Amino acid sequence: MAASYIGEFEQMVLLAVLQQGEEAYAIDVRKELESSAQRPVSRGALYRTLDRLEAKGYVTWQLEDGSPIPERGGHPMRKFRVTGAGVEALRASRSALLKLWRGLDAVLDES
Amino acid sequence: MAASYIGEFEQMVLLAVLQQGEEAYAIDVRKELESSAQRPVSRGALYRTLDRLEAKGYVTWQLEDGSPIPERGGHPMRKFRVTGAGVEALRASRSALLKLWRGLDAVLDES
DNA sequence: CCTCGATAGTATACAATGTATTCTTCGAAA
DNA sequence: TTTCGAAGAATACATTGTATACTATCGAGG
Repeated sequence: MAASYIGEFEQMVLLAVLQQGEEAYAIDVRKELESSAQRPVSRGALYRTLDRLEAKGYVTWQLEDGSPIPERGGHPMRKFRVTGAGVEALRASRSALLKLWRGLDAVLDES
Repeated sequence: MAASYIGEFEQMVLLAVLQQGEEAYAIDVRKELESSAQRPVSRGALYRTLDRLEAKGYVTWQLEDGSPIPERGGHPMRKFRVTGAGVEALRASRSALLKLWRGLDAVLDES
């Protein structure tokens, strides 16, 4: 059964995919994460998480609709896309955080 | 060694403690969470998380500075307080989320 | 007194998530 | 054809999330 819970890293990965536009390559997602979250992200961690998000129905992917362009490596690249359910999950956790942050700006704003 | 990682639930618990003012009772934290995050929180889950936050140095607590007031139960109540490190951790994850949300309002705002 | 129920917290156990390291492949450069 | 780099998969284990069951103490009834 799909848990309704969404972890912190899963959340960030989903957001990073959205940031890339309609579709995103794992590598770009990784760059986005490292830049926004200021922490290293190993490829393994990222792919594991993407797989779990797929299992929950929060992302889908398809192979680069390749033409005869030679893929840049042994495996063809995958293009990820966030599903409606994924967006829904993001809305829910954002809503909760916004409520919890309310009134704490003085404490939480980085000066 | 203290992991620098802070989970989603830990984050919400910290915020809920702050919402109660200087000091918070576990029971009130629980109510705050259930109301803001729209999900049930068992006592076990909450105390477990508070203990872990304490181990990381993100919260401290002390017993109700009791006078002869009879505690309302078998155990005296604990008053929790978020430490400076805890606030710092919250700032970091908030900062990351704000960056990742940037530009996605159209998608994420609940209409 | 002694039992019962409610309350605050603890202990235990297990599921889900987070993360790094180690393979596999396959094209391209040497 | 050998080596190297890239994209991804597999494996393994640490950390978090969460529920259920257990303790201990106070007050009310009897």
